[in-house]
Amino acid sequence: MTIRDVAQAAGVHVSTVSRAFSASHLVKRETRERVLAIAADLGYRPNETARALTTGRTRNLGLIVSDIANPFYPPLIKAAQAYARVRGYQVFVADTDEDVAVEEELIRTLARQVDGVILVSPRLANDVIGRLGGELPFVLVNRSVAGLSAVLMDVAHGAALAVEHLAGLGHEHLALVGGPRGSWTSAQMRRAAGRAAADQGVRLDVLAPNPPTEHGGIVAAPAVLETGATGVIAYNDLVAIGLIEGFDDRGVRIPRDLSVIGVDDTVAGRLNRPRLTTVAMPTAAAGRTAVDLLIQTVETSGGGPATAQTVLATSLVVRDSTATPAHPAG
Amino acid sequence: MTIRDVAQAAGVHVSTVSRAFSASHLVKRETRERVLAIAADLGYRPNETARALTTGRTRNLGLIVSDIANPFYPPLIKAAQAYARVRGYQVFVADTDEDVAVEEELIRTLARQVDGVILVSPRLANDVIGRLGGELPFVLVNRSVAGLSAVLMDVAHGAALAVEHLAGLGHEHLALVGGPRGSWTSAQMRRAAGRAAADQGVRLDVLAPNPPTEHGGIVAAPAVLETGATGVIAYNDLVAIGLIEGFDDRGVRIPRDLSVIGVDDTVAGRLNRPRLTTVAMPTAAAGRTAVDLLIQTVETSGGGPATAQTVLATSLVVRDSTATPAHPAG
DNA sequence: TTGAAAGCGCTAACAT
DNA sequence: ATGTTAGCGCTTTCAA
Repeated sequence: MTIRDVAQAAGVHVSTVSRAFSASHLVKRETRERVLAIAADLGYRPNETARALTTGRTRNLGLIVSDIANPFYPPLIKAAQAYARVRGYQVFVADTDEDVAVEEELIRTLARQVDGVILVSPRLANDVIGRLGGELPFVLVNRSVAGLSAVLMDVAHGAALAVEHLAGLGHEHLALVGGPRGSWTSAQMRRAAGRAAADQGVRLDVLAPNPPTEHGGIVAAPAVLETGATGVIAYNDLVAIGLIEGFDDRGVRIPRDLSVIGVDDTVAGRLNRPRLTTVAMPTAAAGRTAVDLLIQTVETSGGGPATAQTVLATSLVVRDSTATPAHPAG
Repeated sequence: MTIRDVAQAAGVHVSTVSRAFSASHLVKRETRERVLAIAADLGYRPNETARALTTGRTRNLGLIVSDIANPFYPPLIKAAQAYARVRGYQVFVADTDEDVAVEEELIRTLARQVDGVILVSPRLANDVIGRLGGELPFVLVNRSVAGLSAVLMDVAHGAALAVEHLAGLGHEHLALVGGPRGSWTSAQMRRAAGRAAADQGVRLDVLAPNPPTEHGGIVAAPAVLETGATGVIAYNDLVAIGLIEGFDDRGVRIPRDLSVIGVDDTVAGRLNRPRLTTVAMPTAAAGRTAVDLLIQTVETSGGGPATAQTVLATSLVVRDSTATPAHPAG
C-alpha cells in the first residue's frame, strides 16, 4: 500500500496525495478530503522511512540513560516516551550500563536514525559531548555543557536542604557519599553540600567516587562508619538503601545510630524500611521538558541552535531515616 | 558523508563500497580492506534509513509494554535492549498505559519502522493480536496466541507453588487477587491456583479484575478481609504491597494476621517491609529470549513464520510476608 | 491548484 | 571481482 495506490484510486498524481498529507494548505479542500478518505479506506499510512530519506527528518528521538533498571529512570522514560508520542515522535531507548565507550558508540549509531538525542546523566567528558553536540541536536538532562540545551534539576538546592535538615536535627558531623566519576549531579551535590555545611558550621567528609547502586552503598558503609559522621547524604536512593543494609550488617541502626538521606525519591526509597528521607527529583517533568526542548530545537532549524536551560525545582521529603543524633558527636 | 564520497575517495564504484559493507564475500579482500579503511578515515557510516528503504529491513525492533514504571518491566527492557544492540538492532520502547486502544495504535504506528514487535503482557483480544500478527512479525511475552511466537513464564507453576506453600503453612482458606481484564497471566494464575487449592483441600476465593498497581491493592484490601481468608496471593508485587498497606490501615498485620504472596520478584517486593514472599519471574531472560526469537523470525524470511514457544521456569522466593496462621480458619 | 520529474542514500539484479 | 542501472516510497522544486 503505497502513495501510488492511493493516487491511482483517487485519480490524482502522487504529489497531490503527498501534499494532502504533509502540506494540506497546498491542495484544494475537497481534493484533500477525498484523498484522505480514500487513503483511510485503503488503510494507507505514509512510510516514515521513505519520508525520512527525502526530508532528512526521521521523527524519531533517542533517549540514552545509564541504567534502565535504576528506579530513577523509568518515570522519566515513561513520561518522555508518552509526550513524544503525543508530538508525533517515537523514541529509541538505550542503556549504557555506566560505560562511557558504550555511551559514545550509542550516540554515533543513533545519530542517523533520529532527529536528536536526550542524554540523561551522561558520563562523557565535556569536550566530547560538545563535539558530538555539533553533529546532532542534543538535550542534556542532569548535566550542563556550554552551548547545549539542558534540563537541570536543582540538586544543589536539594543537597543544601539535606545538610540543613541534618544540622537542624543536631548533627555536627556529616558524610557525603558521592556518585560515579563524571557525574555532574555528584559534583553539584558536593559543592552545594560543602557550602551549606560551612554555613551551618558542621563538618562534612566526602567519600567518592562510588558506583550509583545499592551494592555501591553496601561497599561504602564501613568507610562512612570510620569517618565518625552521624548524618549521611547519599548520591541517590539506591546508594542510601545499600548504606543502610551495610550499616545494618554491622549492628548500626537507622535512624537510631545514624541518619541517612537519599536523592531521587524513587519507589525504592518509599518502600524501604525505614522509609527514606530523600531529595525529590522531578523526573517525569524532566522527561517531558527534555522532549519538548529537543523537538523545539529540531523543528526550529531556521533559528540556529537556540539553546535553552531549564532548571526544575527539588524538595526534601522527610521520612523515617533521619532523626536526632543519639550520641552528639564532638 | 555518503557512499559516493567513499567510492570516489577509494576510486571504486558505489556498489563496491556497498558490497564491502554488506556482502563482503563479493568483493576482493584487499579492495574491501582498502574501502573499509578509507570509510573509517572519512567517518562514513551507512545510512540505515536509506538501507531500510531498499532492503525493507530496518534493523529496528519495537517493545511495547503496559507500564514502564511498573518495576516488573525495567529489567526486561534493559535486557532486551542490550541484547538487541549486540545483534545490531535498536529498539523503540513504548508504553500503552494499560490502554487497549493505545496498544493497537502503537502497533500500527510502529509497524512500518520496525522489523518486528515484542508485545509484553498485551491486553488486546486474541483475534486482534492474531490479525495484527499476520501483518508484522510478533513475539508475545506472557501471552499465548495460536500461531504466534511467545515467551511464557510458567506462572501457573508459580501459582501452584504459592498455594502449596500457604497450605503447607496451615492456611485453609486462601484468596487470589487477580489482575486486569485481558491478562493472560491472571487467567493462568487463576486456573492453576484453583487446581492446586483443590489438590490441597483448601478453599480459594477469587477477586478480579483489579488494576495491576499498588493502588489496586489498597482498594482491594477490604474485600479480601471480607472473605475471611488467611492467605492471599496477589497478581503481582505491586498489588501485594498495596494490599499490605490497605491491611495495615485496618490494623491487620502481616504476616501475623494474614500471609501475603506477590508475583514478579521485583526490587519493590524485596525492599518492602515485611520483605515479600513472591513468585520469581525471569524477566531479563524473557527480554533476551524474546529478542532472540524475534530476530530469528525476521531473519528467516525463507522458512515462513516459524513460530516457537519458550517457557521459562519460575520459583517461589520465601521471605517474611508469609507465616503460620495465627487463628486457624474453619 | 495540480502534474511532472528529479533525487534522498542505498541495494540488488544484471552486465561485463 | 567490479561496474551499470533501476528502483525502494516519498517530497519538492519547477512547470503548467
